[in-house]
Amino acid sequence: MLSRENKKRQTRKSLMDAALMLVGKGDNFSSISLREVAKNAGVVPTSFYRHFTDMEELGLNLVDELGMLLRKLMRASRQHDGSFDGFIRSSIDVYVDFVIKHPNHFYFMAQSRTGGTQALRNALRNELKFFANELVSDIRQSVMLPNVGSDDLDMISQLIVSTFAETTIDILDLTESTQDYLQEFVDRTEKKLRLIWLGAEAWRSADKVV
Amino acid sequence: MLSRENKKRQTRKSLMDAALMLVGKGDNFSSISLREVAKNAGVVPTSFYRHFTDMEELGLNLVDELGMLLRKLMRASRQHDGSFDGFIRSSIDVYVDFVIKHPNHFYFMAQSRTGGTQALRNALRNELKFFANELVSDIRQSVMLPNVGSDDLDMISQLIVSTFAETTIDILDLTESTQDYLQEFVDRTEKKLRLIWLGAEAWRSADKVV
DNA sequence: TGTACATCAGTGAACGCGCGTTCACTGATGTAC
DNA sequence: TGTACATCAGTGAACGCGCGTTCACTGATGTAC
Repeated sequence: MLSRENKKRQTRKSLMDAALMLVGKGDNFSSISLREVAKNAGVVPTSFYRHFTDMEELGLNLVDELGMLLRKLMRASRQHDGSFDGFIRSSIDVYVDFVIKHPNHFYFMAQSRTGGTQALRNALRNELKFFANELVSDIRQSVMLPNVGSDDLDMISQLIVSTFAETTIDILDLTESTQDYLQEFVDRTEKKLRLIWLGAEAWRSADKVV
Repeated sequence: MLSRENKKRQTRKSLMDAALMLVGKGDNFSSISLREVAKNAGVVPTSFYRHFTDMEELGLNLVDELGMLLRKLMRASRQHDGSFDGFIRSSIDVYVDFVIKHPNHFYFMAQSRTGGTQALRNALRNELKFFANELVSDIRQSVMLPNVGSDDLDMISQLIVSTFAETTIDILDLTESTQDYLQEFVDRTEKKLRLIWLGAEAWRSADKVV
């Protein structure tokens, strides 16, 4: 027998999973109804209110869940061989694997980052900002780019993170296609990141601050 | 007196404008109702069907309209001073001006590119691909990057275009904020593009094809 | 130019449906003694 | 351990509302002669 508290947590999870499932099915989060979510969670619509005040609050909780996934992703990305080329290649592979393994969360991220409510957009922006900051300290620790100032390192990390973020919807769409264009796409993304890295190595800021 | 045909075209425009207005107001295109669009266009809901079979078809027509805007944008971007630094700076300024001048179209682009139906996403992908191809021939004509092969020039143009596309929702959100973080953001975007350009100049493909 | 008819963009009533939200409720789980 | 009461996650009926879509219509514009 589950405790009351555990059962509640479980229902809450079912509601969030139901919403994600509908997003993965092709619906836009912003047009998913509370009733549909409740139905797919196997619960009566009024139960929804025991867990969230409305769909936006559920969405913000999905952002938190996504944040935890991104932290796991970060940890996985760090297991590379030290060279930057190896870093790039393995980062992309890890990212693609992650997106494919959690398609619903990443559909949600891709669509809500530009199409969610103001609050959702901001929450997702913060997650990606956090991610970029982690990347900054990774690069610092690796002693790569020793001549780049803090502000510029921020800028470079943001560029890298947003280049990854950009690929998300393409990865998901390519996964659904029958043909295997995905490998081609991954190779091209690798080139883009190598090019950015070349730029970063050549970079000298006008107003350098270390 | 307007001809019947002209009146029809005008109503059609009203419907598309009403949808865009609702998008600009903060609604997601995917959750806007046909009835709301008709109401805002000053027309009875059933009239909608004289022009579009459903909201998706209206959306696809908005993509076409956006495509025309992007072509105007491209023409405007070409009026630069020849140096690449000048090109970058003026491109960004022109882009920002354009987004601010047509916020509703660009909200629509930003949100539907990742959150629209499959058909809408594909239509928008094609518009951006076209844009990137135009950029390729601009770079070719300018005789910049003479050592970069065709495939790689495609890749570089895509990277540049998607870096612009990424900025869209931020430009729009920053425009709505009272404080002026926009200039800061534009400066940072300029740096990102200069860095990409440095990378492009340093780029040597493993499998170069000219 | 005038008349008679055809076209068709826009109308308005009607439909069944799913929506978000309210409310009083039930009955299993938790707590106090 | 057993009993009596409190808590509260989930229920089910009900509400008014906006939805997409159908249908027969109207009346101004267009066309043929």
